[in-house]
Amino acid sequence: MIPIRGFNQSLPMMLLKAREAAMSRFRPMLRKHNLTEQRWRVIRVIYEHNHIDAGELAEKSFLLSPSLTRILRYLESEKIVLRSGDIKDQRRSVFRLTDKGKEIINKVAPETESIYSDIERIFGSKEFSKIFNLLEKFSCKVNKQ
Amino acid sequence: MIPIRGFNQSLPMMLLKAREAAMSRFRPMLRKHNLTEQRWRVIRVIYEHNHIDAGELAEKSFLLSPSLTRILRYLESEKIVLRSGDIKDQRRSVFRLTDKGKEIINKVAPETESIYSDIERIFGSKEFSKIFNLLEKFSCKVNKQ
DNA sequence: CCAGTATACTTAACATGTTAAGTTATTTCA
DNA sequence: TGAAATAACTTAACATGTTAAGTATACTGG
Repeated sequence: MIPIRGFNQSLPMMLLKAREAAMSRFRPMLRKHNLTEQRWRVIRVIYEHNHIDAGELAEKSFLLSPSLTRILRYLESEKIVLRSGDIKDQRRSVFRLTDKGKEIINKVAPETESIYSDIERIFGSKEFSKIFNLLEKFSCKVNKQ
Repeated sequence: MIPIRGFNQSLPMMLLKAREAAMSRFRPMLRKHNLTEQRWRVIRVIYEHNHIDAGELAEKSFLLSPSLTRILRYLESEKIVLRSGDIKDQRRSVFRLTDKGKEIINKVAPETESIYSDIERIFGSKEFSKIFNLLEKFSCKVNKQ
């Protein structure tokens, strides 16, 4: 009967729970706008960059390319983003927001900010920045390669 | 042109990255044993409890019941877990590990502990317990209801 | 005792996660 | 220059996440 580290002592589990605690506050709102967390990430990143190719988009939105392919297909079909080919490198696709995409930003961004503020207030902004810095260090150090 | 909180300042993103940094160290090992992260969570929880019903299993393994249903179907088909009905309440199913399931524990648990120790050493055990405590607080406070 | 409600799953449907393999366009370098 | 290696996706296949609806059993109040 091997003793196993209990789940309450597993850091990956704690990270999952913390993330779920936060995301459960965003999801219902996003859902009202027909957005998933991932779709919203993609829209945000395109907005921040104005135009961006799929590779960089995957990196910045922290999505694997097969997921991104599907999400972009959806966002294109809904005319939220526009795809155009890169002239210099025909392998690349470049994406930008349509007017509809920009409208979504205008509607959704304030709501996410408000929820974000709630979380910061509930947890305490001092603790908030502490956990933030620790998480950053953790990602840097623990990441392989 | 609304200014949006950058991704580098988004706590949910930081939590995701930190978790990914950790999990990328476990996944290749689990894969060699034909396990996913979630299958391993389920096996661990059943082991800890000896026998457990699906409801409690979902809670402890932090899986939604539709996912759990599918995972248990797989683990049953591989004869890693055994399902039996609860006599007092015919709605419930009770699960326990088979000998094959226990063998998996014996093989995999030491490997996960070793990876876990690596992470703790790389990050520093002092920082480790700090982040741990902060995450716990965060989950408690931010969780709705 | 029984109609109404609640509980414990299971199914369904769609979206994303994960790995491997495929396709087309660019680079590299012999 | 042209075959081989790379790069930038896309497809495929299977697993899980997420919400809503379905099914069977247990409970509860009148």
